[in-house]
Amino acid sequence: MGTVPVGVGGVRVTESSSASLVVDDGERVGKKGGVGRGAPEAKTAMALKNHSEAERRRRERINSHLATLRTMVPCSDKMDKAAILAQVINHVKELKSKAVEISKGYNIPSDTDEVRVEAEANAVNSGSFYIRATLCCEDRPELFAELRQTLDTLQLKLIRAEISTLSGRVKNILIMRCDDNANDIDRHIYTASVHQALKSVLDRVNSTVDFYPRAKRRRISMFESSCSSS
Amino acid sequence: MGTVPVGVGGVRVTESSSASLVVDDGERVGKKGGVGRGAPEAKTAMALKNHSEAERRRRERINSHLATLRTMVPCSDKMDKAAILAQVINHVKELKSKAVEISKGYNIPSDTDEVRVEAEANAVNSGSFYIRATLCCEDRPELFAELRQTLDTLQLKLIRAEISTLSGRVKNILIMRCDDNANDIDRHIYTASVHQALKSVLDRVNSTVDFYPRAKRRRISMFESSCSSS
DNA sequence: CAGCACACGTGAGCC
DNA sequence: TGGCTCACGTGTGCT
Repeated sequence: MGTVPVGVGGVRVTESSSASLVVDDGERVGKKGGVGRGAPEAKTAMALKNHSEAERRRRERINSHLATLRTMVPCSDKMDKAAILAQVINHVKELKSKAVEISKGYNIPSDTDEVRVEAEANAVNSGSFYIRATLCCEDRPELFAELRQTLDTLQLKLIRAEISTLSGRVKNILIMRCDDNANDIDRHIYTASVHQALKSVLDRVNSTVDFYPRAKRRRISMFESSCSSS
Repeated sequence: MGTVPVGVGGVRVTESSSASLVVDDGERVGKKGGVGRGAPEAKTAMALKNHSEAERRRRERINSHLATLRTMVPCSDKMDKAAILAQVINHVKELKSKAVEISKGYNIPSDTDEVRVEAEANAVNSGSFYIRATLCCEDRPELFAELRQTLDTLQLKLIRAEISTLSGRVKNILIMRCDDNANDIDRHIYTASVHQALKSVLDRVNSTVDFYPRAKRRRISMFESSCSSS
């Protein structure tokens, strides 16, 4: 047969506007019964078949992903599609909130880049003072060496470093001492240049990180659900 | 053919294969114009209309959840449905692996209940020995008091407790001393009774936890993706 | 049979 | 043009 077995398929009319019911410009109606010029019919029939098969594959892709999600999310046996998706949404939210909760109190690298430099409040009032710097970015093996080198050229002595990594991200917290004779203004200038230096380190990381598989310049935070479209 | 440009609303005619185009066994064709035995036609028409509207609502539910997911997952603008779902799957996996990664080294309460009791290996070879007990379950305000009371009746002295909570779950790690004169057999018996006592505490928690909103006796682990069907 | 959920084939529109 | 996605209305089966 031409097309599908078409159960009840026949003509369907949804009530509505008006007219148009009878239009049929004659040629399209051919179907298999008609003779007409044989070629085009077979073609459109094939096209239609391809179409429905493609659509079928598409549906299978979507449904297989849905099936996967069903297994990943709190046991949802016999839930309809919408319920599964709702459950997935809640699950993702819960995972995120757990992540942020765990991170409280620990210095866990976040998913957003961060450069922070601050002069320590309790700096001794002598020729030297302390700076606390934070750099959070994609992890790279040579990053810490590069960081030390950068700080060396700024004549900063690394006192203590707290480094944590998570899923390819790294967060460095660096306590450093500057031994220059420095008045208040110098300290601000110093702080600013340290900030700038770290920012350029970050930029270098972000310009080369594309060579690595997990390259995602802009990633969504575990904590935020912002989605900058544009 | 009939299918005028008509956006969505208007008359829709699905070309049928053979037959049915012209068949119309009279009664079925009625439309609104027909008189005949008016009732059944209008009824099925209404049913059909309801059906398609319900289906539309269903689609809207699913699609709105999909839209929500799109905003929660790493920026997926202009991805098709299947791609969004695939992305969600990866995102959930990543969140889970991050969670398990973070938890390494810390005593974070897991999503599965746990009772563990062990005699400390480095127990002094005297009349007293140490027991390390772990209880992980849903959190309840009075849990710790109840725990202490339970241990008191077992004549266990609490030496140290490490308690961590996360998203309504709690994990207690208790180091306790038993001052009874005890040979090896007594220790095993003791350990077993402590285990049993803690299990009954857990059972009590699980039997009353339903009064609390976040009651979920069986929850899927952040770490495991097992889904016991049945 | 109403109500619901799903799979299907198809028309429209977009590269 | 053909391949693709999406929304739609509908057939079907389950409760």
